[in-house]
Amino acid sequence: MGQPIRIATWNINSLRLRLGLLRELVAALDPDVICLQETKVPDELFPTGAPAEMGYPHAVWRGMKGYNGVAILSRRPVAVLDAAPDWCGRGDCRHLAVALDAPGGPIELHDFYVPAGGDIPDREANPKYGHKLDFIAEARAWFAARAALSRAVLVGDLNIAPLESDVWNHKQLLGVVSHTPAETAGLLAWQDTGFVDAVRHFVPEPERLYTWWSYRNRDWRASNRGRRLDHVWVSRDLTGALRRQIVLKDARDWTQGSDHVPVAVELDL
DNA sequence: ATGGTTGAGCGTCAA
Repeated sequence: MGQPIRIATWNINSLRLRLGLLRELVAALDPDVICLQETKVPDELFPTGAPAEMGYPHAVWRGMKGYNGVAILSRRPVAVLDAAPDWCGRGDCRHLAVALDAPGGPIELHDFYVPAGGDIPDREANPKYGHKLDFIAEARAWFAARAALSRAVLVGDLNIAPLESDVWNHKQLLGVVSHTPAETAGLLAWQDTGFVDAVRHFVPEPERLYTWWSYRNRDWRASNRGRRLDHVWVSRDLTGALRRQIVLKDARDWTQGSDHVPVAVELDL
């Protein structure tokens, strides 16, 4: 038998601004591994001592000036895997992969920050949307080309709500970037390269589930116009290792919080 | 149809 390992993912929307809230996350979820997106900190300005001070001595990060940026903080040793391509050849900091030291052997852990895709769901009118579709197609192709996936976990802000019950109004959002048919089909094709949706494993449709609420709502809880943009996938061989999921909805009320809330999954590894 | 808010970093772009 393995040991329970808790892996959390959070779009922190500026690591330096929300280091205090990262401590709140640790207190609330007690994760063994934290995968962050939108750290918005160039590597030379990363607060290098902070992860160890919070109890995560094994930390890796990939950031740039102003936007994007990913980081993985871990209580257990991690080793960076660098086999993946520079997605869409942009030099963006949208992906980190590590081999995570787990009791039953290493876990291949991917932390993704998929492009948001701008406002207009049209490749010609909006190149950001085309970039997003290209990114998920390239990711799908890369995973599809690999030998059978095993002991792999993929998390992140994938910026797509794939299912009808992942948005507050399916019909109304079919034309809104994050829930267009091209995006949802692309994301599910990527998932189908060998992954299981670990959170929906516990909370099947049609129960509604969101991880993001816009800053542009006066009262996010009252309007509840949410979307499930943040995901945890596990390779099919790990389905039996899944123990629980947590969507930390209360984090949306943290003082000066992110517009995304943390999501975590516990596995017996 | 539109506007609403936030962060980085200093004019706007990205979300």
